[in-house]
Amino acid sequence: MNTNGGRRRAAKPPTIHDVAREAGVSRGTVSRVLNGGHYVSPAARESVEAAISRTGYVVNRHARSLITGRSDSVAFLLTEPQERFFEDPNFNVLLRACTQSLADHDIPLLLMIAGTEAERRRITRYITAGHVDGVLLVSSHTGDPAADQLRDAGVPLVACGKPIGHTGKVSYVAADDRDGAHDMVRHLYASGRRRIATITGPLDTPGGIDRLAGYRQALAETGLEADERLVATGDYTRVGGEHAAERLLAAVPDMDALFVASDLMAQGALTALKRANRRVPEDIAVGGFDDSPAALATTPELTTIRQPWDRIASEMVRLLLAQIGGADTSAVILPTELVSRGTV
Amino acid sequence: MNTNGGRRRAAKPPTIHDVAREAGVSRGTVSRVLNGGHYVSPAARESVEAAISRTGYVVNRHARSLITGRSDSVAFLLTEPQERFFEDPNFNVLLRACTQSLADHDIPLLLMIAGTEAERRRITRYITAGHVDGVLLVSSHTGDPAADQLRDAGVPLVACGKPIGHTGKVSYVAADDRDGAHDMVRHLYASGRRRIATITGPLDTPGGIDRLAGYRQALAETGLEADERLVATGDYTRVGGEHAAERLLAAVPDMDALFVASDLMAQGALTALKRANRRVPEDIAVGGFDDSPAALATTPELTTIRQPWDRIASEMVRLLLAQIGGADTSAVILPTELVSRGTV
DNA sequence: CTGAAAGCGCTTACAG
DNA sequence: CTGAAAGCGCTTACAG
Repeated sequence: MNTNGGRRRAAKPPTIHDVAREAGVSRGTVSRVLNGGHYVSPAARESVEAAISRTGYVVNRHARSLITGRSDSVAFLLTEPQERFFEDPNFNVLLRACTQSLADHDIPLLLMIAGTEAERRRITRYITAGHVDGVLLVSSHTGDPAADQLRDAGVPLVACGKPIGHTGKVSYVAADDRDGAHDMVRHLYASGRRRIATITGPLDTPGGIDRLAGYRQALAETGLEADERLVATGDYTRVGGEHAAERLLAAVPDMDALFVASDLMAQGALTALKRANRRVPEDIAVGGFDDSPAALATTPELTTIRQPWDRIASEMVRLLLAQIGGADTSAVILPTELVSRGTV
Repeated sequence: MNTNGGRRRAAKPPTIHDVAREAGVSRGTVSRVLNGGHYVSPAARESVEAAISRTGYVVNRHARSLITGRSDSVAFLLTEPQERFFEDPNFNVLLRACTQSLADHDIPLLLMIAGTEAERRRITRYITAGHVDGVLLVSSHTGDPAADQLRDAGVPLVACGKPIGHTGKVSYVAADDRDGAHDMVRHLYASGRRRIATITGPLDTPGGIDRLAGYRQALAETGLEADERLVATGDYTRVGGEHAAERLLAAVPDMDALFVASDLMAQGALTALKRANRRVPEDIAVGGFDDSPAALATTPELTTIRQPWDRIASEMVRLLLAQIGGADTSAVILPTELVSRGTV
């Protein structure tokens, strides 16, 4: 029977003091078993653990944070215009994977979205005030001041994707963009195609630059002509892909393959190709990049390059926790994998 | 010059004590201007504010939380199997809108995803230990024990969508499912269709139940025959919609309209219709529900019922903050809107 | 290995 | 309106 009459939290949760009394030890001893159990006798540890489970004790993080100066939480900071977050399933996948990886360490993820300059300032201020121990940063474009500001403030930071212009100063985890693009173009070549066009990402993003480099490298290796009309620049959006495909259709009507630097753009490109009555893959082969949910939404399903999102997330978390623990900045490049479906 | 030699945070951030010294007042006075400014003279307030901006002081939330017993943060708890979160853009939209609404109140959102029973237990324990002030709950299926557990623990809670079996005990915000479905079916009728089928959501979800009810009501009003073969049950996934459409095609080949209880399922249904060589909207009209990004990914684009996600989010936040402040549970039903595009 | 004590940075009655 | 003081729940040297 609830006798304290409150509608809110039932009773005050037990404190370390309650546990100490139950276990017949001092609060210091309880704290020691809580924090690794060093310098604690087996007997003491045992009775403390029994007392903890009897009382249902859970540490008060605020008290702990006040003294340790750490928050035991991490921010997932997205500095992208809101449309992209809505549209691109990659964010979804990465966010979920990071949440899960952190949960494995019992660390909550604070989601922060800086879609505007004002929001970015507010959030940067919040973070540099020490409310989180570190930041997982997701923003592909160059010229984003968040990375610099946070780094200058000494905030542990790991970016997703190589932060252009900050290499060596900011830790990051990325898929091997160049290698993945290269593999796809070789795959298109192996399927017999000889007029291979590409739709790139924005050329101020690592995915834009490096996937184009992989495309060019494969062309050079195979001895295909590097016709600049075969290259159209996209913006990672579906309609951007659609428009870029239309431009290519007009400029190089004889193209027989198309490597698109993201699945979402590939989805748009497929729409344009269909409208132009090009059959895929009979008349033109199409290869994407990401293996995002968008790759399964097309007809036929998209042949693409898989980015290992789960590993990207877990490596980001690993690097961040290491950095919080004092480790230096570093970078991890993860291999990609070609996923063969219906468009090549 | 950085003389403290640390690689981490530059210097110790200023405390309330520093501000008090700068302003020439006591720490209590600083705290009072921080907390609403009651019982503070204009002069004192002014010098405190000047000192705050001079020192760049930001309150230490852990110290504050330790004493107030509040965390000044809110959890966004998703108890859905991971596939749905990946696939359904609605989660994306709602999550972002909630993050934004909370940011307006300067409250960080903790993202928690309970895909498994073990995760649910861990998260429930964390939440009931008082690490967040309240919970925004997203889980449509009945039989989810999270809502009951949190409510029993006295945790302020607002669900997205009517929590079946908990009505009246759990606050919630929802779109008017029945009304929206009704409008769409009337719209299909108005376009001249007379054999109107439907693909429902799971019948243990409010969207499954209420949208079907709206469909039936519209059929009754228009005097159309309520043929049970016109009703197929889906599961809110794309392939689920595809399979349901195939079943309908086989059972009622003469159907000339299809109301699908989610855009994602409608996307799948469109695939099935196309394979069956039914032209949309010429041979068969299709109406969706949600106005999610999926509605723009189809050809032609999907005529659908818009759920007002921004308002849903802001109402959820408003209700939750009220409840944290001591208000009673309550429910908000928001109107929907028909968005006419290419499939009707 | 263990206890007693100081102190993290704040808020909040309590006197004035 | 304002200051001095207690105390939130924990961790961590410091003695033993």
